[in-house]
Amino acid sequence: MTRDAERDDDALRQFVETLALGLADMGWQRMAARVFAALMVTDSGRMTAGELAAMLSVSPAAISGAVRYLDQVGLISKERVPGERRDSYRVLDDMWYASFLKQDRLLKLWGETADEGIAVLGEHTPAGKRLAEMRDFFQFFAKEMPLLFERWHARRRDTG
Amino acid sequence: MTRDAERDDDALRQFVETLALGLADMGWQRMAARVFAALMVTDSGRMTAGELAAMLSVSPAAISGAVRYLDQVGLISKERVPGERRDSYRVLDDMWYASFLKQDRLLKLWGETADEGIAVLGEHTPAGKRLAEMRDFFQFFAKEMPLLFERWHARRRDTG
DNA sequence: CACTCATTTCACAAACTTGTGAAGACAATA
DNA sequence: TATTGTCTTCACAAGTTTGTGAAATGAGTG
Repeated sequence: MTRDAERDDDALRQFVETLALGLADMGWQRMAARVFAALMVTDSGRMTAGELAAMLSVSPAAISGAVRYLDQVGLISKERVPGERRDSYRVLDDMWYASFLKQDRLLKLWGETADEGIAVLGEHTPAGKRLAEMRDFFQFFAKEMPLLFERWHARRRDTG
Repeated sequence: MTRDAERDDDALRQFVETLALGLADMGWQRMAARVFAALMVTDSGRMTAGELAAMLSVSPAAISGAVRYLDQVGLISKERVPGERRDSYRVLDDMWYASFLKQDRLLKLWGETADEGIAVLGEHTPAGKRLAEMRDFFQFFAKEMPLLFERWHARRRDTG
């Protein structure tokens, strides 16, 4: 019994690291990725900073930085139960939505960068045209991504 | 005349750095980003390793690593004109396609990671269900991305 | 208003990345 | 096969990121 529980616990921690590694490869800060992964595999979807520090074997200071970042980008929320001294952190249901809104903003930024380049190169040069194509590409995706996300939401309403 | 040419040259180099910085923020290796940006703003779309090293003021060794990476991920191709000792590197026209195929592969990988987690947590636990939703999200996008890209291609055929 | 527990901030240390120089490998000519 | 120009590899140094410990801050309770 104890053996099984321990084995499960190990498997769980290992999966947290796997998931976090994947997120880190996507460009997330490592600690933020580990915290997010830890919250994802919790049934309640909530943990205190202390619990997170214990689960991940890191100092409270490291947790502090990670949760601030995750909160800023809208992937988790900070909550304090009245009459508790400790903050809880919770994974948000619409976390993917937040992450895609962010991408949308980035795509727009790329369009602007391309425009800068076109101004320097001249829009009728081959290089200028190449950048114009890049700009169009990003604009296209900036427009389509939110629509795509809408469809995902709609589908989830129907299925789940 | 010389003044203007110099000024343009400066503006160009500065834009190369701007573009590279953006790519680096997206998670590209810094040197790879600079090389790619340099090729993007060239009318011919082609440069030799030596030219790249000179333009970016870095050692040939740095170029070597960067072009190998860019070649691997399919964003540039290496070419050698017969009777030349130098390799040329060229930005590919379908580079965005390559980059999106790569993303597609990544999305599938995410689905598999989620499945691992579901196996550990059990699919009927709240955490298991949360991961299942993550998997569905990635699967949905893995399926839709190529279709979206098709539409981009079609649009480009019509417009350009 | 003092006490206690939890979180945050800051300076520093450890670990990792990234580019360099120098030596080696490769390919085209003669 | 020797020569020359180009590219690659490798060990190392510089720079950056990342997490820690200790002190400071903030919030709830008597």
